Amino acid sequence: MFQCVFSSSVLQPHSTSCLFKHLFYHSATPASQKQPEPIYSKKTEIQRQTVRAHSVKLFIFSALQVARQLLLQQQQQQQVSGLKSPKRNDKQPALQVPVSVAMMTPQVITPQQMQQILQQQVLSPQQLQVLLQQQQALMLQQQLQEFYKKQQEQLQLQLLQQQHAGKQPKEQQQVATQQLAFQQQLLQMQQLQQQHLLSLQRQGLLTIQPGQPALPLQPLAQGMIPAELQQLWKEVTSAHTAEETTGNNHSSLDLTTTCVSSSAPSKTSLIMNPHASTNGQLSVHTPKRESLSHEEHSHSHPLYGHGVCKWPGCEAVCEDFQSFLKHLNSEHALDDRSTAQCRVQMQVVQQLELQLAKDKERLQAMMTHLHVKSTEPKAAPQPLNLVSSVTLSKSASEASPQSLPHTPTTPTAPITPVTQGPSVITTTSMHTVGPIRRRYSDKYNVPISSDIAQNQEFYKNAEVRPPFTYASLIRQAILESPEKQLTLNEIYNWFTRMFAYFRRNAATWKNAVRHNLSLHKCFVRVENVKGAVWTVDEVEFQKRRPQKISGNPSLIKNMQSSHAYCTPLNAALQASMAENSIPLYTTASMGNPTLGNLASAIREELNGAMEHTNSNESDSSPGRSPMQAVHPVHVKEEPLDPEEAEGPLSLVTTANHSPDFDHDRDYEDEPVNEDME
DNA sequence: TCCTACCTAAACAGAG
DNA sequence: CCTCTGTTTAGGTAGG
Repeated sequence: MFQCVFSSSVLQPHSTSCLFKHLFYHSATPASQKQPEPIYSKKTEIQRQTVRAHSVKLFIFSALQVARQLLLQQQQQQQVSGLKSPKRNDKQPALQVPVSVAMMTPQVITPQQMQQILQQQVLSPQQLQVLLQQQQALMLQQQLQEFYKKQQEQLQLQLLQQQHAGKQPKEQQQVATQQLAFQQQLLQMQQLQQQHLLSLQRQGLLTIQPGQPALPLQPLAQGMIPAELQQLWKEVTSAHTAEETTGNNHSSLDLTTTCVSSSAPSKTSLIMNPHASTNGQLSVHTPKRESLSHEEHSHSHPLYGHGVCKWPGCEAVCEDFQSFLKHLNSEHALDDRSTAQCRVQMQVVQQLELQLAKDKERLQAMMTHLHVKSTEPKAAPQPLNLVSSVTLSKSASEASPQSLPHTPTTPTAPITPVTQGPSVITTTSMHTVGPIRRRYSDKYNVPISSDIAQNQEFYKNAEVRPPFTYASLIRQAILESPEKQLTLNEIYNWFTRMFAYFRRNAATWKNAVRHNLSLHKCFVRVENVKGAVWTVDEVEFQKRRPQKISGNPSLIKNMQSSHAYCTPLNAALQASMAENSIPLYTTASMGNPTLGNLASAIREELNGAMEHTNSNESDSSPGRSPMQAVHPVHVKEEPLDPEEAEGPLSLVTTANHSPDFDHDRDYEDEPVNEDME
């Protein structure tokens, strides 16, 4: 008889009353209560919203049917009582007062009022019919359109949000704010929906008892619904599938059909429903859902946007969604390359998640730490001691290390409870002290700045040797300075400030620093009024170690011509991509300069995926974590525990605030190797 | 095996 | 005399 169009429903009410009950169930019962899965997802929320919107539409539709039945009853009674009705085609615009009032007032007439009018027989059946239809139009235009509009807005927002969610990490903040806004909007929408249902109830549409017997409805040949309304009804009735037309009471409920044509309802039903399945099968999806999904695909496919394929490194132009699909299936089919790229993307996502977790933990630790710290009395401030301010945020000091504002509280040891002394971390790092043979600066002009920026907390707190040569570090220190020049002591300070590793064995590494400064031509000593400062001759630095990257001359050119300092990560990524004959990632997908170790992860992954072995990456293995790749120092002698490498904060934050770390002198002239064995 | 890059150690010198 | 700074040499490791 009646097929419920809800995708989740298999109930087939045998009458309008049953349908009412059924519809009421769908309308009044939150979809979430009917769905067993407790997990909240945006996808299911979209579906819920769609279903609920549809249910409301159907409910209005059904309520109007009841009103029509009342009208027909009245009509029949009038005909039986011999009351002559005027011409049926008479659609005189001059309506009576109640109609005008109804037209002028934004409020629709409640069924109670309507019935009252009917009972009082103030109007002729034709007028009543016109009135009813206009009421329908009003109601639909005011409620459905508004509701639908908002629904679509919300869905758009959802899709937009979903689209952004899969994008670049540097948009994470935007996404977060969008999520917030979206959730607020979602709440508003849910409230709106509830208000809508409530208003329907107040208007009496929901108070109509569905238990009353279904009355046979006579098709109405006259009284065309306005075009606008028809369009709305199309949306509403298109939910019905063509299968409905096979029902034996098909014409009783299909208002659109009866309004358009009383003779061939099934045909018009097909006409009115362009989404009706051609094979006669029941479509479990509402057309709105289908169009939505199509829209969803065409507008917010994660791999398609602005007419461009967003497959990493592709950027192929696709005029429409169909061509994009073709392109996707042809160019990005399941092959080695796609698999490798997919794995890279997985690494990216994993890394982002990892980073997010780390940052969350870091934030929590910071907040906890600062909260306690604020109540802790401070003593012995040393505002001029740069080195003692290692606990400061490096982001500030990095941009302008010498203009770093020092609060009186910073030099003191953090209040974070020191659960474990330095010995804990040195049990590992002690064994790591020694010659370092693999450094990322040895290849590709590695992302030293981004790596340091990314892992600054790690380097600051963990006694892990940075995977860079002394020359690279010295250069980095100098370039980070505002005037691109540093005295030797300032270089020392940078080392100790940035790296916990260089807070011991000072004589050793300082000697190395001096040695490097003197040895390499790229470091230029400039006599100053106060003494001498060291600068970097970038040309000499690039010349110093010609990049030997096989297989891609353009890359070599790129590496040597580009400013490695500005785009180290890009260089590393480009090197990786070029080495593996993989198109470069788009600037959007690789533009985040903070993902220092991501480059290593990608390179590593690609090396593994493409089986392009590089001798410098001999320790690469599929199972290795990116962080380990960033710190290969420990690989040979004693590999870091992955957890320690991945989550340095929890372990490290507390481990390196040894009492002798607050003053320069404490680690400057520390006896070498006294604790090495 | 050789070369190169890098690290470490150390000697040395000059300035403050 | 000591420390800091800067230079130079030597020995070693590791990778290409």
